Amino acid sequence: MDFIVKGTLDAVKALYAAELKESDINLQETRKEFEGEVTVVTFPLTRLSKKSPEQTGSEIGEYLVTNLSQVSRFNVIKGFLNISLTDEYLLSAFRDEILSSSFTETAPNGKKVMVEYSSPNTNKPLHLGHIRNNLLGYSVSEILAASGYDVIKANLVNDRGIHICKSMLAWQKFGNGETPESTGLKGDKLVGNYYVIFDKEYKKQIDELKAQGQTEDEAKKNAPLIKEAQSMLQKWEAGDEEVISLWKTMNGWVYEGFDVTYKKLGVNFDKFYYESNTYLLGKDIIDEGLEKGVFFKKDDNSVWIDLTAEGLDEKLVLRGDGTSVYITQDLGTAQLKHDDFQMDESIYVVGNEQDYHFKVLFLILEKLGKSWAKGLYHLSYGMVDLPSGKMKSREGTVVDADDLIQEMVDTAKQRTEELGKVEGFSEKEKSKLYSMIGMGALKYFLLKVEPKKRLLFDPNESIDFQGHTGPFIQYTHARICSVLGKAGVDVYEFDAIKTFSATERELILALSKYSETLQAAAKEFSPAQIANYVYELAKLYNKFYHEEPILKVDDYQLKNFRLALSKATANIIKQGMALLGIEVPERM
RNA sequence: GGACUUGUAGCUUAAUUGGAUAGAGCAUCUGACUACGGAUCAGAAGGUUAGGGGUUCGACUCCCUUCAAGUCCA
Repeated sequence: MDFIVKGTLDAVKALYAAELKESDINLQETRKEFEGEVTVVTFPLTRLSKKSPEQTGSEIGEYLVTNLSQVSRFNVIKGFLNISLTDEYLLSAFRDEILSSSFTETAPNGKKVMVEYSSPNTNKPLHLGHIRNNLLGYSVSEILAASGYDVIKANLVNDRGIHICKSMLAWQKFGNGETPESTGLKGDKLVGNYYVIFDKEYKKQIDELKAQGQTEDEAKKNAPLIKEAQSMLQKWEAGDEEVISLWKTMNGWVYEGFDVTYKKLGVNFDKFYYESNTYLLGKDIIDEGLEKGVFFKKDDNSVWIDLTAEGLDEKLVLRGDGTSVYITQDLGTAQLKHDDFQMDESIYVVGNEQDYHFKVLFLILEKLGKSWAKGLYHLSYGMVDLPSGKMKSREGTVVDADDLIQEMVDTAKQRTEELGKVEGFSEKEKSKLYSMIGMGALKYFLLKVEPKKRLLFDPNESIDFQGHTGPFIQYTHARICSVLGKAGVDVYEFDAIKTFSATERELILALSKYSETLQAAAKEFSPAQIANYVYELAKLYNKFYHEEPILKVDDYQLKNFRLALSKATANIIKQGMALLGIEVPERM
């Protein structure tokens, strides 16, 4: 609706001799109870007109009607100027823009962005929290790509450290040579089991030591198992052949397992980084910071940065013994990523428990004078909690990713069979459909909520397939495909159509908002905006479908017009859902 | 101790970034041409936007404060 903004700017200039910026014009959708499509909020303009809101609105309205061919009428209620667009304009927008094949395409904007997401630990299987992360990261990547960016999807795998050694040690001690092949278990599940076993045995030892009179803290430090794990980590760092070989084997199992889950989730990556390669990075940045005077040394030789001026604390960036902390390697990795790709922006999809960490990380890079630091962004999302509280791998209170996916697919199967909708489907088509619907329900459920909100998931309450859901939108698409198939035409002629119903008008208007919605979602890294838009569109189509006959109308041109509306809607639904990583079926 | 985030109908959530009578879905109740696909549509009911104060033409949105939930920093 650029022309309304421009027209209003011209009106203000002509009537009140004032120069405003585009951002000063407050446009919104006209509420359903009033006539019109677009509304200009004129309260802020009364300052320039020195007249009442009503009078100001009328004057601008008059100006727009006489000067813009797209505007037919207006009405003013308080400080709201409601503008009606002409049928001719809407029709031409529909015909020339919405129906053109380039409508959903965006020209490249010449910018490169990296989206880092998933970033799993290789000592346990993925759970519901990881699913949220993966879906978010994937969807944001798709949204950015669709809005013109060159996107690099990156995965920084946490493949080393004490937690990995715990699984390795437990397997060595209690594993009896078990492998994914010998047990039939997925590799990540097998390794995860040993992580749990370690914890159990470790706790036993702690209890024994406490029984012998040690305090909790002492016992935690002195338990033989933890000491063994620590020495294993040292051996790993020293490059001990036997340890490295075991590490490679077990990580290999985990990767095979992850691949299966990633495939089911439909996510993928262009670039993998491994912490085993990056954990030593960052020390030269420490030197750089000391030279520039950004960091300072304390008496014990540890290196710090003072962020109290920014309202934060003093932050340790290197230990006194010269070993790294998390932020050390993250500084190094950020530099490495930038050296590799020279991207303009870099998005980290990481849970909100690390808000502080990223605030500090970005601030440090800025203080170091990195020109690219302003392009860094932490896409922070809320934790997924269960009714019982937080998910904890070690305690087995997690919703396993593979189990949940399977459940969703099973439910989809059951629902579909109950409705008797799969006559004439081959077995292969059926299983494809069930996973499409099951995953559609799950993905939509997780993505329709703003990322930063925390998510409460009750495993006992199944995810809906009706109402504001993925399957509702998928159903709408299938329904449209059915109509289009029966029509038996693929070129739609409707030149004689000059007007249309209120619902058809709403539908055209909704379709026309696709690209502005996409840009807004890209700007705010928010799949939820796409999800809500596609839902509104599908809802509107169903209303239209019930109100207006399509195939049953005799008028050839009217039928074609409605078919074209249907076709365009199906197209946008498909595109929009693809941005969420959700496929839509032609029959269901 | 300090900092950050969240709080909207019984439940899940939206509100064009300060705009009109806070909009949907689930669940509940009522209805839809003998269904162009009923996983749909139309309608009813459900709200002191956690509480209190302030800023202004106007506040779910901004400021102060209290409460609740969660997280982080050494």
